[in-house]
Amino acid sequence: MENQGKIIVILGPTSSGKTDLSIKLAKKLDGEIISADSRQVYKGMNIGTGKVTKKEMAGIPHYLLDVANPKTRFSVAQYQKLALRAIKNIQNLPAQAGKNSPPTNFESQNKFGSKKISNSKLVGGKIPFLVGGTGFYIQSVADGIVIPEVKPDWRLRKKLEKLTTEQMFKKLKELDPKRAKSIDKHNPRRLIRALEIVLKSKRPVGSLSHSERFKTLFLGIKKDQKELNGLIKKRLLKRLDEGMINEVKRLHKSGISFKRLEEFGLEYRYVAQYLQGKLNYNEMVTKLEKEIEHYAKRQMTWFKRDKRIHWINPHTKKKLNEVVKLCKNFLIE
RNA sequence: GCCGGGGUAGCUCAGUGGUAGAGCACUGCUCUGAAAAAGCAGUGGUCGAAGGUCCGAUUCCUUUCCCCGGCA
Repeated sequence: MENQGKIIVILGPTSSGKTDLSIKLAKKLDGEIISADSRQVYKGMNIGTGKVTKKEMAGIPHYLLDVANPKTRFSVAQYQKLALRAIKNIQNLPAQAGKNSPPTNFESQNKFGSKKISNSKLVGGKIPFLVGGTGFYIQSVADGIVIPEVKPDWRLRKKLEKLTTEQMFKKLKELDPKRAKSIDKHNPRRLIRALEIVLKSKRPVGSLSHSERFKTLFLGIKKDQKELNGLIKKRLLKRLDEGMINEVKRLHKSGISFKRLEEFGLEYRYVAQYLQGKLNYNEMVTKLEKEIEHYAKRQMTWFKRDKRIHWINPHTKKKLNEVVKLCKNFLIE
């Protein structure tokens, strides 16, 4: 596959300092930032997702923030499409498709908002930084995984949800024995999607193909688990202080059901439970702290297996300079 | 001091005359349009202590220590 240019990925567990590092590097290396976070894509979800503020952006354009309404479901496939488009714009390469239809998704503006795409068209030739903690989203872009075309059909999914996982698995085995072989037969999400693909496309789920589209430098921020847990707690308390609970209240008032809020997980799930009286305040805070720790570990499990990642911990000026050098070398070669 | 209830995995607790389990925590893992989601697996206990009965006690008996209620 043709080389589509270079991108730099910054990843790491929650609270590890990705945002801060990405802005520093983007400034030094003339880059722009694409968020790779499955929750920061939603409008109005700011404090709970730790979205960068306009001020923190320090003039660096950010993409893929606030591109979706929390009432609707966003997904990797949409993310992949928008992120690839954003990369092209940052690099100032001609877009392949939809060149004439400016993505209105990028237009949103609030105090957390992202830069309009039209600006970067004029600038161009910059380095795209893909920054975030959602491994799957990063993979979809950096490895260019080919996601089956079949769109989610929520009516079908709801119907399939009534089956037990055993029944789902049995059905999949009949319709697509190959996929059934590799699938986690206890996982309803995976089973439902696999069935959805087969039922809608009338074809088996193809084997996963990826093709590296970009020359990519992977930087991973690594923190000692104890230190990270400390950072997690600190940041959780800060978020509460900044009005996280009101943010969730506001979202609920704007018409987002508690059920939907709980689907988002972490902050939104447990604050929603608190607001419904399912938890008291202390229970909410301790539960949330623990759940965020778990989440960070899950993120690391995902990242650990990727041997391309350069693990860094740029907590001093000297270390930061080393990282800058690493990036420069990558960009030169 | 007396009367109850209890001491079993890091925590909360279940259980049995044949050397023990659950949930949570902890550890490892999976990931094909929900991924902060959804799943999987594993480690872990001289069953408070000492005696006794018994082929065999964590389980029954005695003593003892500790905790929690009530009465004084």
